Amino acid sequence: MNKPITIKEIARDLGVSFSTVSKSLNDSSEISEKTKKKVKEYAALRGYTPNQIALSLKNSATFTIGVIIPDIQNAFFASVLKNIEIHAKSYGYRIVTFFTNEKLKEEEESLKILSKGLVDGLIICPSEETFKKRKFAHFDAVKNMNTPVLVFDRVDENLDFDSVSVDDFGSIISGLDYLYEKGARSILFASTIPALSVGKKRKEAFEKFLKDNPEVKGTILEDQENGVLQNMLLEVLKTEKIDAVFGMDIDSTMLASGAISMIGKEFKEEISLLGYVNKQYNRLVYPKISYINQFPEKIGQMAVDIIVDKIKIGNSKILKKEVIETFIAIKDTSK
Amino acid sequence: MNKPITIKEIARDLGVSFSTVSKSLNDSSEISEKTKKKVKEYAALRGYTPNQIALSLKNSATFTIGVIIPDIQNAFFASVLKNIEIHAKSYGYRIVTFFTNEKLKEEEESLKILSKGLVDGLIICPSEETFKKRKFAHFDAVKNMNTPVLVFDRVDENLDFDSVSVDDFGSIISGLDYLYEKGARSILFASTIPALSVGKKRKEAFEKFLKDNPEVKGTILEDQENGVLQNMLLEVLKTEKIDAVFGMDIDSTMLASGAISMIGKEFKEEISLLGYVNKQYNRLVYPKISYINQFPEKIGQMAVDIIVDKIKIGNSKILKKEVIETFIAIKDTSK
DNA sequence: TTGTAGGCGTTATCAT
DNA sequence: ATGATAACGCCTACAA
Repeated sequence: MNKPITIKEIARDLGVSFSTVSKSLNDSSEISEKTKKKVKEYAALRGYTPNQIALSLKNSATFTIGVIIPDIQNAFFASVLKNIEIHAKSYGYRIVTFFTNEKLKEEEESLKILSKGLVDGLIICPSEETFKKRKFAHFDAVKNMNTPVLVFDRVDENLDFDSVSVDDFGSIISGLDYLYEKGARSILFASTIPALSVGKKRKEAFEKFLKDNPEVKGTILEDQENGVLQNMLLEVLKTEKIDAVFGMDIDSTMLASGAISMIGKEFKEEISLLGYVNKQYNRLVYPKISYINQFPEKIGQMAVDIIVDKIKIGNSKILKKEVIETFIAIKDTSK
Repeated sequence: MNKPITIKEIARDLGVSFSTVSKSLNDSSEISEKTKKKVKEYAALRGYTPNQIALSLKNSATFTIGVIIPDIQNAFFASVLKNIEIHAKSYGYRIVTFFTNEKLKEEEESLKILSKGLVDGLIICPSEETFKKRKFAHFDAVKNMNTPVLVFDRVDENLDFDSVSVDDFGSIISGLDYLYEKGARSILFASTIPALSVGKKRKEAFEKFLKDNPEVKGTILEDQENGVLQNMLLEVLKTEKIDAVFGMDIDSTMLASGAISMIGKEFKEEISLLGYVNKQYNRLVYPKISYINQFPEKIGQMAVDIIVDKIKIGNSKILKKEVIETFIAIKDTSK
């Protein structure tokens, strides 16, 4: 029931003015060593800690970064968030987190709440629905504030903020090259994210590849309902000759993995599987899947670096658009 | 670059006092409709929103709940966190999140930061290291504050806070009964969490079951290094006759799943696998695993309910120790 | 119906 | 070497 002790109370208890207390605690040279010691000891005794809210008001700096992500159950976002937290911490920042569950409305709500002076900067990955409906008006409010904003992964020309993303086009091509080299001439493209800008970009890359390599037969399976996609996969895998499956996201890749198991084909021997899983999942799954590493660690780190930089320097008009060029297909290490 | 507008500025621009503005915006009956309308319109035009930090200071209520969890990459915690966020939101609360990565030191740091008036309540799952070293002193500081604290999942008698946990003992027995009924007489117990209180409790339950059912042969494999555990599993599965594997946590269960696949045994036919995975993982994995549902949704919801209750009522001395009794082993639905 | 003053906890500036 | 005062943005008695 003890309310946290304040400077005022310390001052009262010690019979000094509260400015003396404040100065003592901040090691001001104006105060005698004796008084300082007395104040500090009593403060320690009573477990005094400065009230951060009062400090935030005084300094108009909250040392808090707002993070808005679609879904924490998605391993990619979990990894990014983890690394955002780690790096924010290292800069002395905290994070307040909102999950939109891929819903526009929840994104609007979150943005509204966070634009009330609660945070010094904002890191966002917009929801699927935002892209489907192409509604970006709710970003306007935050745009003409001096709070820096950074968008990661799902970038879009309508969102003129700082951004960190991966080179989707390039990594798809590189993945396809990898499959091609392994002999694949009939490739199945599986996606549960056709609505997202990244999903579209990846599909474009696939189509480009097919155009450049007419000897390759491509099949595209897209669906937002995971349950349906697996049946579609099973159907195609049973009826057509498929050399390789390329999953465009964690879900489609894992579903493809399951489908291949179900029809009893051998991984690597009969069908190659490449996809966007991550270490975390792959570590626990058998057989291991070759995958495109999106470097969520790097994304989280860069996002924080940029935001903290802008917070300290002041939000400039010059936008940083970082694209993580690096991508690799790590080969199957199992067996 | 526009700093957010304040009540003062609105008052100045409109030529009224700032209390008039404040009252108008709060729909006070003291103010004439005409003035109210004028003020509201101008405030809307300028995009005024009350500064939450100032409000927090004024009301000494932050509408923020601090959450400290070991690891967001763990699907169980991800699910709990998600549901904490959902429910907190429904009560008008935000969450500020810290990840300890199972480290005592990070837990201490997080606790220290959050005890500076930043949050109205605290939801914590202590780290593995905290239990290993049995250091709980850092909780003292927070104990004699009036900030309500709740511990979930990893409860301990040294932590006398509100708590939400599952009936570990009961669910293990129930899981073993399930395996027994399916004919298992040689059961392998796999765990990567021997240091945690839950891990110990689960092992106790297993040993109790073996004592009560002497006809069952039990083998215990424990290790904190996942890589090592899988080799241990492979070794035992190859050399001994095992009817069923019971994984004590996500990692050991997934590793067991992989190991069974590797040695080419048939799930369900030759070996039953039961474990602590969750829907999220299981949805994407083949073959599907029977699992103990810990109801992370329920844990998250109850934790928030209790904390918000305590925040509103005032932190009472009476502790709520909720144990989620319900548990089910959902049967393999694949094929 | 409107304006003034005080206070939430802190620090910084200015006296004493 | 100390103490008083103002300010951060807001709300709310109380006064006018």
